[in-house]
Amino acid sequence: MSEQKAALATRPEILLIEDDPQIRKFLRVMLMAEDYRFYEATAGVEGLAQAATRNPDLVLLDLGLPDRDGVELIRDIRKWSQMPIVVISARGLERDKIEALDAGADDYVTKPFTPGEVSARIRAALRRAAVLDKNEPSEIVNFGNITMNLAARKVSVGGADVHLTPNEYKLLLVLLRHSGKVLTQRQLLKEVWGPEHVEDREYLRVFMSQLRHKLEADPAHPKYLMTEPGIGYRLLTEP
Amino acid sequence: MSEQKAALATRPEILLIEDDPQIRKFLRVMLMAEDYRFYEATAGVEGLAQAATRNPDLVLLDLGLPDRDGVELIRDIRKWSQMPIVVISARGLERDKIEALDAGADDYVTKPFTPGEVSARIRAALRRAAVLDKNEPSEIVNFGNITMNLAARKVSVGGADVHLTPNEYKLLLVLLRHSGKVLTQRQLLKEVWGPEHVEDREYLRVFMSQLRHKLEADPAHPKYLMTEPGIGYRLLTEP
DNA sequence: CCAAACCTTTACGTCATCTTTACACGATTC
DNA sequence: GAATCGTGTAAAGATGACGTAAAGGTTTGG
Repeated sequence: MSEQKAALATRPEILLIEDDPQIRKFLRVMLMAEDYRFYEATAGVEGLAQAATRNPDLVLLDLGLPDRDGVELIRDIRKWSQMPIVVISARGLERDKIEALDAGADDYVTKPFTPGEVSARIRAALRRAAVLDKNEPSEIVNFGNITMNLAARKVSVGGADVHLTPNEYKLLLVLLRHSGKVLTQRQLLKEVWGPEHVEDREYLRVFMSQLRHKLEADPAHPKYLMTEPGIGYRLLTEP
Repeated sequence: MSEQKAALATRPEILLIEDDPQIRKFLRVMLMAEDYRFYEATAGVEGLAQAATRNPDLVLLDLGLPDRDGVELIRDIRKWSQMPIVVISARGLERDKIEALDAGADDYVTKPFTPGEVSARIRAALRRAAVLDKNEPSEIVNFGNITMNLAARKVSVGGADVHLTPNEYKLLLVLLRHSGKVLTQRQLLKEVWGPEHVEDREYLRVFMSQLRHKLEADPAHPKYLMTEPGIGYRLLTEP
């Protein structure tokens, strides 16, 4: 996919954004041991500039920067790039973690951490990015008696065409792209309605209900569109 | 991998922090017999300095130091490193054990102990650390006939899907992330229910019971979800 | 400019999960 | 052995989440 370099074929390039000299040194040793190419930034603005100009394969970002909010920086990068961002943070608070991940970070490591742990996360993020770049979703998907023609944007149940509204279709598509996986309500809301509506959980209730009535034989006892109470929803494409 | 030494491939390096000359000698003999490389510190400050500069594979720490800050020392190390810390304690009081484990110790041995016992704990801790460093947070974990698919947030026993409620899953996940290690009740409560519920130990009883009934073949005689009376719980992923 | 389609919002019955309590049991202490 | 403590289990009650229908609002297209 486009600007992404062949992250795993050659030596991946990593941008390290970290202000604390000691931790920077620690991470530098780790990156060298793993044979990555990398360059460093010690502040947010500099980091953003480097990310934009040098287009690294991955960004390793410490949230506790002095000059600007790390989460803000993630959002800035996400405006124009999907490059993997692995976050390092002193604080392990759930709130911070969720904020960073919602902003678009790929993974989150809290101090204290081992070099092995950080490098494992980096490898995993690079691998995911490489897979994403290769995978094109197939044009026609079947599950049960439901057929989705992605190219034509058409859905049918047992051969009969079913009309889905734009948001209904979008929601189903997001679920399909991650079929089998639980998607949190926030993830779904962000994908379908945009980041400004991640709190509006009623939307999901209403639209999941509508989808079930259009797709499921017995909407009250769904076979495909499953609820994960307290978490979110998942699409089962095989019994 | 990284600066972490290949703890099991070569001879692991151990830092021994112990003030009592007699016990020091005893442990020294044990370490030599087991063919570890090691160096010694006789006080807390010295121990911390050595841990920082020489980066051992494991710290063997006597809590009864003269500067009397063993637990404090554990906390200091944990600020920047996950290196395994095995604690030796003269007093077998539960309070002391819990305090040390809460501070981040990996295991504890109480006097009187045999050389075999101590070296077994050391071996176990080193093995866990090696596994942690190698394993990228893998998406699928197996132990016994239990399978956890972390990406999909799915658990199955002997191939059959098992439904876990949000808190049940969270609890199991925390145990898994530290599998083999004793986790104190406070640690578990803090991770799953938040810091404001570290005293509500009934939650753990109820939820551990529920988990066992869903995962164990014989809930009354668990093979994986083990109780550590007076301390907490631990998840065994290997017999 | 109207009508249709769609989205947003509200209300309410139902259900899953969490919380709390009570009690049985084994281990430990006195 | 009696009393105490920590634990395991079941079950009741409280809480909050979910599913659904239906009533405005807004956008779109003719």
